[in-house]
Amino acid sequence: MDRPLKIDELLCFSVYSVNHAISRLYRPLLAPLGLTYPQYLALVALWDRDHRRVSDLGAELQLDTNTLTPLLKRMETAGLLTRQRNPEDERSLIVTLTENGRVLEHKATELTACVLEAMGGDIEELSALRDQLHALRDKLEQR
Amino acid sequence: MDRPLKIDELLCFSVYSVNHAISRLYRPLLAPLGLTYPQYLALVALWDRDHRRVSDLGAELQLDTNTLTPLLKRMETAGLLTRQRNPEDERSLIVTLTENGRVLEHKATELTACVLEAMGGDIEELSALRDQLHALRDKLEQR
DNA sequence: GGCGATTATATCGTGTGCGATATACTTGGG
DNA sequence: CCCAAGTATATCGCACACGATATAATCGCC
Repeated sequence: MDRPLKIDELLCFSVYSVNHAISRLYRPLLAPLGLTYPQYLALVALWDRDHRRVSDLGAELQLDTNTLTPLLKRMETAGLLTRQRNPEDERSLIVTLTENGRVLEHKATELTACVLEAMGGDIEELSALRDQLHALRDKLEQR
Repeated sequence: MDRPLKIDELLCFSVYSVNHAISRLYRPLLAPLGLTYPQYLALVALWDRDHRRVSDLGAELQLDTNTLTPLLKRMETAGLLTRQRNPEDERSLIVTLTENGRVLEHKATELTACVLEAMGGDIEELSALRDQLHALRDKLEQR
């Protein structure tokens, strides 16, 4: 079967499309908190573990400094975190959440519930989907 | 279980992350054709059906004119398509592929094979994943 | 037939992503 | 101890996304 694929048959488009749909779902929920969707993802990572280098965060989020530096600067300006050079190695920059940044975690829990509901609420099914996507990501990265 | 979620437990992050991984996979494959990843997706849609309005294309790609207009202008400049006002309704703009734009379809078939291989090559599995993502997108859109 | 409402596309501003390059700091070999 | 190689972050330019707004054409109601 070598006929050309229609766009809805491409897995890559369904991922692309769902990603935008999710982003559009989060946008109005995050707006009251003054956050963009990528900023929210960075916060989730920092809530779990902060006081670490930009490159550590970048490895987790799969983003390089050309994306992270301006994003983190905006979050610093918004008072969510601080950026300080590591005294032991002045090349690296340590990102630490402020009280303001930490407090948002509580507000975000209700947000998670809202998103879960929008996705259909079947946790088993959504977890399975997540695991398949992780497996795919690993396959794509190991190249 | 109300403990805060880690980033790798969020379905939204796995979608976000796979989307970027796919984009990074396509980038070097599309570069020789002079295409970006979103431009490629627009082309796939146009190969299936061109000579149609911008808003039609936008409905399929889930993109509004604020994204599509500049994207299509770049593709017009690259000689892949033409943009002409509809004589029957001068508000609407008809997008038509040029010979150049149409020819790329052949080159893209080998690209699809390459992507399929990078994703593990199990068509059944990948199709199932695609269908789950479509179902999720529909759920998110119907809100 | 004229004019307000609607529709289709365009423009503007902001915030990502990312390749390419620059800058600042550290390390290691002589 | 010095300097070349390596490392961490920053900057620049371009191409998306998208909310908000603008512009141009058509429709519909009187």
